[in-house]
Amino acid sequence: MPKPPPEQTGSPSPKKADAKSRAKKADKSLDVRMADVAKLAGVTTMTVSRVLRTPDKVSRKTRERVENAIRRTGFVPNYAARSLVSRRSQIVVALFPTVMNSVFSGTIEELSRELFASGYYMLLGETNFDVEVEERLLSGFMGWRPAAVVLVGSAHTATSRRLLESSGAPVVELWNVPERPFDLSVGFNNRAAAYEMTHALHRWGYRRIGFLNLHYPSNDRSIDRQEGYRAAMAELGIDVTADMELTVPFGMESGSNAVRRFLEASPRIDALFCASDSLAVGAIMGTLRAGLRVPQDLAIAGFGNVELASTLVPSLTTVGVPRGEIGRECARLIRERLVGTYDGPSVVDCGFSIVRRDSA
Amino acid sequence: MPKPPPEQTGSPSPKKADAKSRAKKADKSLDVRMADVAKLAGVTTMTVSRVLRTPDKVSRKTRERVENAIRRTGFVPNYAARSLVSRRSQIVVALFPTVMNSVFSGTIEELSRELFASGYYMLLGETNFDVEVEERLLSGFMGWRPAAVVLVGSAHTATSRRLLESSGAPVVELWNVPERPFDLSVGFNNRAAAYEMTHALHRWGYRRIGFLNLHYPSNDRSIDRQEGYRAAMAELGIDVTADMELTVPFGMESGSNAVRRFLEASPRIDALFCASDSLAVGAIMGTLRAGLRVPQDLAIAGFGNVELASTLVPSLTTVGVPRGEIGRECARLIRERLVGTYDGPSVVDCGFSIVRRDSA
DNA sequence: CAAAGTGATGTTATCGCTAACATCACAGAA
DNA sequence: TTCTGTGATGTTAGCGATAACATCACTTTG
Repeated sequence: MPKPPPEQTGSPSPKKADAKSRAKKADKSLDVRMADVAKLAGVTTMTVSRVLRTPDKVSRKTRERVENAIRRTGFVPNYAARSLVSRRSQIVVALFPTVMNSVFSGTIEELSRELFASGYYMLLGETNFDVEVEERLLSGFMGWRPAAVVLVGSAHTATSRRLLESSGAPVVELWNVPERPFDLSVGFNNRAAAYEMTHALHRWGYRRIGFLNLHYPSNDRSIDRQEGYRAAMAELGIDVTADMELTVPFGMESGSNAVRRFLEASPRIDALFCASDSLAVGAIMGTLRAGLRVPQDLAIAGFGNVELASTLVPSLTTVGVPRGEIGRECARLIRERLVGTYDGPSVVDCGFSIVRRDSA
Repeated sequence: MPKPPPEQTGSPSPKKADAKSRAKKADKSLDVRMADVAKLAGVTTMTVSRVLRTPDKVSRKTRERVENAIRRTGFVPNYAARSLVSRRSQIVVALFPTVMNSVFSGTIEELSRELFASGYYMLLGETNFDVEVEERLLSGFMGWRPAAVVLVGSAHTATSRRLLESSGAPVVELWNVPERPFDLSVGFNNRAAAYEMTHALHRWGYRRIGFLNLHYPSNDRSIDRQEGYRAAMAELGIDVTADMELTVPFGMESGSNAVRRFLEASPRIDALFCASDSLAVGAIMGTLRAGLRVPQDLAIAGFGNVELASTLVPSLTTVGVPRGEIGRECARLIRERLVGTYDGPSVVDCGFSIVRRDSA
């Protein structure tokens, strides 16, 4: 839990930047209170509060007077006060591994849009694929007494779990479909997706299919994907030798470097299935840079279906993941759970698709 | 301003999802209050508060007792209450055009990391390059009485400006270096960057240099870039004919489509400078797909230096933008301004660089 | 026509914390 | 010794909103 920001030392000597641009500080500040609006409209704060939250409980005439007063004063209700007294904040905490990946940012975008439209605000944190960081963020963010918490994956520290439990807020785990979810879950079956893609590659004529995986200690998704790959290979009766699997860090450059190792091996693999599109794009580029052709010399498949996948030359064969839908579904679950009407299953499977393009 | 979320109807009939996974709701909830900690430690809440915020004002012995009590109870202070009474929240509002672009997400990542480390929490919103959306988000977010507001660009509606003024919070505009900033600003000179890149292309031997711009009504950055391009071309004595400039929506596919128009024209341009890396990557792919070579048949330059730029084959010549640094500087300015020690200029220019690679 | 219901508004008491001031014990100075 | 300063802790009074209940003027109903 981070320390609170330091005290604001009201330094008496005028600062350069102060003099220059903070003249505005002089005027009203955003401190119109509900009481001011109420006085202007000739009612009590309770009536103003009702106009804002349950307008149909206020008579038309009064409502209009109050709305006018709100407009004239530029009043914006203080959410801190609202959260405090109502004992539930409008904040949803969302912790993602990274925002620098359009796979996640697509979900983030939809999620934040939907939440905002429903009157919630999203506090975003980045875990860097590290459950320890997740715990640290969580213990800070819980100070807002969030209305709900959104996480990616099912791997969390014991402390995180305790915090989540004790908060009583709905918790949505994204991006996979766990057997025994912590609370709610929205995602797709990573194992099945990898299994299907492996089979598809085989169907398209590839035999020595390699697998390039992401290495992160607490990433259950990549473990699932590896399992799916291995299961399919076993079923197909193809031996997965040591030089057919590799585990590397995240990023395109990482994929580009990794593919060289596969290209040098012999007998060479004829297809490489990468656990993320970033790796796959890197792998394609690495292959081209080595003077080889994709897919003729090496076929490559990815996972995620990022925007680039369809634009790239050669375009990328990949697993399509419903990232926008995951965000929207997540927002819907939260909304419904919070108003108490949610009655569906705790795990929502949004499915996936095999998108065949030029690279395999 | 969005309506607050609807009331929580305490439905008495047990729900499916409830029974299944909300048993935990039964236990404590996160409602250890400071008073509980205080009682356990045998002090008043004031002492607990001091241990949390100004530990050196508490004797060692007491402090240890209190810290123990905090640990044992799992107490997490309620930030809503804290904000309310201290009249300044630990929330920083940040509105970005989109998170789906690694140019911005790099800044977002650094910004949120730095802010969290300093005890602030970042509320993220997406404006979609639209000042009206920005205004709507802003008027909602101001309810948190943010400690600071971060925006991209200098174009804002009158209502937004009024809101910002009246909040009294520091406002940081990112991504350009305005003549007359609203308050603070961190970025680089878009006009100069485009100017330099145009000159660089000329220096590298290209003559008929086209310009592919982003079209968004309220995007001052793209206007600056266009000006820089035109100024350089004028200086170089090269006529910019109508078929050398194009303005298109955001995205790779958009760039890929746009480049076809340039390729069909005759006489053809020999270089295309794109106002964003997304457009440039799209343009490269479009060119390759048309069976032409980059840079032999058409050289292409971008703007942003995203991760992909260096991995791509051919790698992308582009304007390097210090996105991480912008985020860090922004956090620093906010921090220093809030503790009252900031004394620097209101505009911080982080510079840019011309990154030459294979595409031009 | 009295009793009970209904809709619109007001009153009161917090929510959990912290600012500002008050208190108290004890140290060193006069 | 008495005074005063200093450091550690406590007391009091809200911050700005809302929940829960109270009130009051009108209907409606038997």
